[in-house]
Amino acid sequence: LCKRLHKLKKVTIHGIAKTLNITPSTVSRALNDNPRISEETRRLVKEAAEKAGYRVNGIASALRSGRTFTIGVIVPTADRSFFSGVVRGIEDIASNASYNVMICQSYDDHQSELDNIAALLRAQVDGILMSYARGTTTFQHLEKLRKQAPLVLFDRVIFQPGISTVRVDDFRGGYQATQHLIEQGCRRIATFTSIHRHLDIYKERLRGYQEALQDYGLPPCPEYIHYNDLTLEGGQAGASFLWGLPEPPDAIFCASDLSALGAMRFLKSRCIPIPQEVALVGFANEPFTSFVEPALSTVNQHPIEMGQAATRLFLEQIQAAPGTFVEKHITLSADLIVRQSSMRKT
Amino acid sequence: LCKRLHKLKKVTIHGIAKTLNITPSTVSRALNDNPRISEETRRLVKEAAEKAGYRVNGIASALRSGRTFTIGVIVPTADRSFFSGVVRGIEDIASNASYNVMICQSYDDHQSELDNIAALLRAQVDGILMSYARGTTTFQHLEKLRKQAPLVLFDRVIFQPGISTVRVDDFRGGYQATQHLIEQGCRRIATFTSIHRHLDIYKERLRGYQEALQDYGLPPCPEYIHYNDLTLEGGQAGASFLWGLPEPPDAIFCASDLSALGAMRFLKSRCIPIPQEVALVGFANEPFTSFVEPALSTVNQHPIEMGQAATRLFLEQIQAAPGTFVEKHITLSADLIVRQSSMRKT
DNA sequence: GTGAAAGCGCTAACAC
DNA sequence: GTGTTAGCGCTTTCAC
Repeated sequence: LCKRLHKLKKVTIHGIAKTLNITPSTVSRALNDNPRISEETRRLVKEAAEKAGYRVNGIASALRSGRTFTIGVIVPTADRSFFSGVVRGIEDIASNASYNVMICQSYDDHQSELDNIAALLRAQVDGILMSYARGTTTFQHLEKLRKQAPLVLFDRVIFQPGISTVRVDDFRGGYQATQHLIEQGCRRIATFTSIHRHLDIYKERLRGYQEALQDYGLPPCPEYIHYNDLTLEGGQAGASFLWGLPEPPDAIFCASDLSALGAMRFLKSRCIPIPQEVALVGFANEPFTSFVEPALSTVNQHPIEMGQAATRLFLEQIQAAPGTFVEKHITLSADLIVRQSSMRKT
Repeated sequence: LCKRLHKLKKVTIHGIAKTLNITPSTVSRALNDNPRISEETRRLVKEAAEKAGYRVNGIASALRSGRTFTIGVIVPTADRSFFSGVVRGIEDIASNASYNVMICQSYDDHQSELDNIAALLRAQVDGILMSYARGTTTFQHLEKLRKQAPLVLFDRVIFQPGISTVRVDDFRGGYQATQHLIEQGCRRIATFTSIHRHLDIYKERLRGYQEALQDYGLPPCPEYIHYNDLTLEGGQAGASFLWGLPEPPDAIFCASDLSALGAMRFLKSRCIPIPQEVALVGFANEPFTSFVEPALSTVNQHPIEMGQAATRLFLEQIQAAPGTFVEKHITLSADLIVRQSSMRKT
């Protein structure tokens, strides 16, 4: 009954070497397309390997060569459209360079982030691409990390020597969104921004909002800046607050799509027509933004390009001379997508 | 300029052994909490390791011990609420058993699935949990795979000796949804099901629908069964087709939330009130189902529990005697969530 | 163009 | 309780 089916044959280069009466070194070279191997031997070896069902033991080769051909990726969560897009971009470039990708999620928790980093280092990944957790407010661990493995930060980045970054131009995103609302005739423009004030991405979106108002000569109104957690509930609460003001806004630039949806709900419950009375713009281009009614204007952050760029930076880093740090900073454009929720003019 | 900062100290058990004037084996044992090590030595070793910033080289230990403490996971896509829930469940149980999780996405493509499997095997994962790609229609590769590593299938499963599975009771899900619609007074109930007819999950949901109709004495109507790709567009097209019939339905059980949303759009565009004229039920409990208006009734597939169960099955398998195959099949209940889109009675 | 030999860092069987 | 020894499977000098 209990036949030892478990311990499979286990084909190694030794075995293949034996069948062909050559040495393991030759087999290894042939399989790795070492130029010093004759066409004939290469063919023979590859044939034999194929027939025997040989599959290189990545662990062994990694131990010996010091390279695992694996990239570690840490994202807050993989089920947000933005981050899953980034991952897609990473996988795209990585697999073309024959790298594997190991995805970890921090769930926006700092301790998880530390655990993930430790796990990836234990696995000896060749580099780490990450967007740090919301719960992360100090950055010594990244300073340490960058000395242990090539590190590229994306979206949520800090600027430190030796760390390359890719981010989107959140400032311009915020600016464009606000400018668009102004151009649609809105004059009392509110904004939702994050209570997690340490995150640059939100600071920048807010700054874009403020600068657009200023450029168009609209007076800033502190009460129109609502700090919330940018969830659906946060957006509802924010709208509820704004409509408790003596003079409610005629537009909201929401630093997240979900909070925009929350605002939309509140407005619908009050039968306030969108965009006629209030125009809305979200941020991130989550899929649901095109499903809701009215379809939500939002800002595209080009996640796939971001993942691709981050991976290319990693590849540049490891191809650089040992000891050299390639430090580059890329800013992608953020593009406004105009949909019904903000179209007051036709 | 080009200081060789790259080649970090590299702390190994050898180094620690030297500082303490003991052997690497002792260090290894101390770090792994081997009971034969004295409290004193253990403390000393751990202190020294901590101070030196030692971190075990997972690759080396994996090569020697034959265990990587890594579980490979293959999902069609990580950005669907259902699959990300499953992954969460997997990570939960896995990390408690000090396993790492390596997530791969097949993007529903068969070749990607094969590539992912190869990559995971190369990485010598201790087991693989997967939901196969929509593009997968033959299963020899799984038959082969299960001989190379413990394999647990979830959601999209096949039944083959030696492969454990976890799925949700799609039949009951379909049955309950349909039954609920009947009880709400609907009599002409249509359904959307997948054009990918080889997938059991959809077959079962359809079967549940059919059996409920039969049990309540409602005549089956072939035209009310609409095969589409279950996307938003598919749902719109499906509804469009149904409302071209001489007698349109008064309810639709949609085998996916997105297709239900498509139907909702169509109905709204025709100003057909939901649920008064037409009741809708979706499937999967995607987050947006609670956002849309009216909120969409749907079926909860308990993704987290599914991931947990799959991981537990994997753990059971590897704790079993070598050569023994633990083959278990778990079916989780699918629970109807009733929301406004199907509430015709109060 | 191929072989011989060493060793990546760790663990585990066997001594004592 | 600790040391000794061997080797996981592979790559990579260094020979010739």
